[in-house]
Amino acid sequence: MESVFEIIAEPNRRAILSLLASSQQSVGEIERQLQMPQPTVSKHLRVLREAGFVESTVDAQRRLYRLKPEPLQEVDDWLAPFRRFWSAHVDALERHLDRMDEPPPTKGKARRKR
Amino acid sequence: MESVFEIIAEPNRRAILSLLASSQQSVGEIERQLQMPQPTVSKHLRVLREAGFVESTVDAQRRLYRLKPEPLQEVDDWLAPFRRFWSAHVDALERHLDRMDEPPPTKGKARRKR
DNA sequence: CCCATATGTGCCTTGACACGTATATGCCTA
DNA sequence: TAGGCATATACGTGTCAAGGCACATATGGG
Repeated sequence: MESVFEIIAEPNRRAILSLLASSQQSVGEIERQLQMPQPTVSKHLRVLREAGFVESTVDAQRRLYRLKPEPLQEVDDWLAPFRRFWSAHVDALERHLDRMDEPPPTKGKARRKR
Repeated sequence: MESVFEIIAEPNRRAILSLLASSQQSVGEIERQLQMPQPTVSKHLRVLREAGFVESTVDAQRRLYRLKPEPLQEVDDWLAPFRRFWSAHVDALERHLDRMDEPPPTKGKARRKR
């Protein structure tokens, strides 16, 4: 369970993250909105917390969980090399087709044009 | 193994996809570059193929695998609601806007807090 | 045909993880 | 301080997927 990809592979965890994308929520609110047992919610929140996806603050007996974006940003970064495959830019597509038979995987950084 | 997220949760599969992002490869080339046993490569390719991540063409005894972007685009779409959490960073924002060719009615960037 | 090369598949074992149930911990109010 | 609500955790269980190994299949060349 090290990688961020394994974390978001779980449907319930993705549902929790989507919920928290709109606003912070308490455990009970998550439990009610997603209709899953409270221990399940707590366990998934623990995983998400230890992986840095969420953080919590104490509000009396409640704990309010809110999103932390860094791990998801990591996923976003991993997607970067693939985006040119569905980019609307025709020249980007042509650039892709150009490289289809070039063996050496150039390890260049992301360059911005424009 | 239905969802695209479970597919890319596997490190070897992500490695294969990254390889194919640069250019199409035969099974043997993947095996050699990633240093994993051939049955492992074939099994992962089968999973990727059935999930629509790759497709193959026959070249004599070889099979050339190439990327199909749709499932990864699905991941990209899922990330959309979260991007506003890190789009405040200017450089990331610019990189992000770089791919914003399609005009969804939200013209300006929303930087609201809840 | 026989064989080497290239790739796919079946079986088995192992380990990880998600879930349910029960229980523990902590805080608030009367 | 008792009792109840909110959340966390421990334990046992079942499922499922990844890896190793052997083998099957297909192609091409001598």
